[in-house]
Amino acid sequence: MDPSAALRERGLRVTEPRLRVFEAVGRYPHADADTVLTEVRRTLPTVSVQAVYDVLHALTDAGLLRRIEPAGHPARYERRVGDNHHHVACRGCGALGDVDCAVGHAPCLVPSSTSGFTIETAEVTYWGLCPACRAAGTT
Amino acid sequence: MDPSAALRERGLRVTEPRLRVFEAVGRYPHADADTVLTEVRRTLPTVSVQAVYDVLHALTDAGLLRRIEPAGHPARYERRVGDNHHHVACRGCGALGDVDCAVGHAPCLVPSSTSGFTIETAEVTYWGLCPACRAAGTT
DNA sequence: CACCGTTCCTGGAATCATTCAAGTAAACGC
DNA sequence: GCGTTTACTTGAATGATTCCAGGAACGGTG
Repeated sequence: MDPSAALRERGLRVTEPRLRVFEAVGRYPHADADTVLTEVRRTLPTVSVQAVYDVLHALTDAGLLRRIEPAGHPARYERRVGDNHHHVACRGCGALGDVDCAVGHAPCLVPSSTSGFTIETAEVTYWGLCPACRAAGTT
Repeated sequence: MDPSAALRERGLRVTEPRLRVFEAVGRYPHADADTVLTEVRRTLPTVSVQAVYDVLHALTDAGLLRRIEPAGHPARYERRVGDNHHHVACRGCGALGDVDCAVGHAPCLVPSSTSGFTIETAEVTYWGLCPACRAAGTT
């Protein structure tokens, strides 16, 4: 999908920073704001911190990016949207991996009592160790 | 369970701040650090911010409290530990509710591919609206 | 029950990710 | 091209949490 077209499609103006941010997240899946900033500045050294945060929000609101916030770590962004997949987070280094949900509507995702809340989405985060941290013995 | 005994049991010294913090979390389930601080200061006006954070960490490490970090909100603490229950978070106000897991080991909680990660726990967060926010029309 | 090492608490400052504010600049439709 | 709208820039602020150094309390021991 053409990034420019994707932006226009959602009524977003096509700007250099937006294209670069979108592309950077594509190249670095699960990148945090700082990684995106650094990456974008490689080819567009003048972008401001706020521009990046701004763009990330705009793209997230437009449904082009998905925001992930693992407890205790800065927010990450990914381009894989629209499918029902979840994440594994490493207790050691915070690395993130994708996990496809084997069963779309597992029993556990239809809670028994909801305390009166209207439920819209279920979000699953698995916690464990990535191969690198396991090898390093980070128990 | 006697709080003092619980503390001693885990090799923690019994101090006034610890008892008050523990008790405050019991009275305000899903309280954040600030709420605990305010509440403890009602009866112990001199406690410092750091003492509260310190105690919350110590109790969490000792397994007496569980720390919950809903995306976009300060960390919360609860005394209900050891059982496999999850949470509903309100998109509007951030209120939290408990959700018992209908099926302890649902298929969805045993992911198909794990990107090489060793998985230890699965954490489920439901997002929706609490009764109050629904009534207020916070769409 | 006084002693002492360990553990804890206090006050103040620092950190990190993120956001706010105000002005300037660039994108799109005509 | 021209104006309106939206986006970006610079600079500073915010909020949750943590670091640091010194002083105080706990509680096992003699």
